[in-house]
Amino acid sequence: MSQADDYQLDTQIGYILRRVTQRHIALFAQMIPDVTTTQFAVLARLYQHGPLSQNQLGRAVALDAATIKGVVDRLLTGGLVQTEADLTDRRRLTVSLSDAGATLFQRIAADGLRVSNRTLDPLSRTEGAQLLALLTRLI
Amino acid sequence: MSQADDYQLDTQIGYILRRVTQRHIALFAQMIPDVTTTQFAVLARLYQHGPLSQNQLGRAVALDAATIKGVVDRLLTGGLVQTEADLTDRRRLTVSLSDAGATLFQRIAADGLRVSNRTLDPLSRTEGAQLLALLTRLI
DNA sequence: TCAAATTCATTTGCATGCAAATTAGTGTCC
DNA sequence: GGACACTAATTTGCATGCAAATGAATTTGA
Repeated sequence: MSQADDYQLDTQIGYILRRVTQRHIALFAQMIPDVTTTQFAVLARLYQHGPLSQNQLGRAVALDAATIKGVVDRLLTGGLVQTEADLTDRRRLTVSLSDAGATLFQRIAADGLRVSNRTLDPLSRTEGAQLLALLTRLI
Repeated sequence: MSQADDYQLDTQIGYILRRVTQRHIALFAQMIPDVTTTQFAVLARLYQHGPLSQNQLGRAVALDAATIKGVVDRLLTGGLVQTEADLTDRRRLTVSLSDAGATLFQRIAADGLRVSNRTLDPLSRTEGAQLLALLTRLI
């Protein structure tokens, strides 16, 4: 009768979060094949905020320095962002949307909202708002 | 005035899910350094269900065949699970908890529940239950 | 029965993610 | 001014995750 028998995986917040995220990412990939969810977040932040240093950009999308570097590199390869040296601080690498990146984001932004709605589809509008409010308090 | 200006990253379900998951995994790693969240899920399922073929195990924890193979390999290296050939179906690889794996899970299962509680700490008990109920409908 | 479909496990390739260490540049404070 | 702390970016190593392809074994259906 140890504690181990009490552990119910299927009702643990971590496991449920992973499975909901799985479904969300699958919907996203289906509706927006151009970029990944993470790349989309970076494009959205740059579109919203304008140019940022690479590390600032990472913090603005909750990715550590190692991860944001990889994401920026792949966006560079895809021609969606561009980088330039910062003249006032030679450590910094300024990242900004390219014309292609801005055009792409304008084209798919509405689809991004559609993915969010599809993810929340099983819930009513009120329930969806409740869920977002509760989740936000867990960040 | 394009749709792109309406896109608010910080209130999108996908972005919020990622950030909540980040916090949960950080709490888990801090409180249970022995294994990852995914490895813990596998141990929990094997403890609960008993031996499973590798692919069955993957489905039982929502991991595809490629991913569960890597997880099982690492648990094997750590001596927490063992594998044996299935005599009735020679394609199958049966995975089961080792004694060390069962002992470890019995030792840390209560901590797993504690991590879940810590993750939900900002919410009242009622709110936490509401959140789980809503999230579960999104799987 | 036996060909086709399915399943199991594996492998490769790609994209996140984080920890830790390193190098280079900037800021602080005595 | 110079030691010291801090920040930016990079690199390495490790662990998920999924898609797609492959080969072997099993099941299905005409």
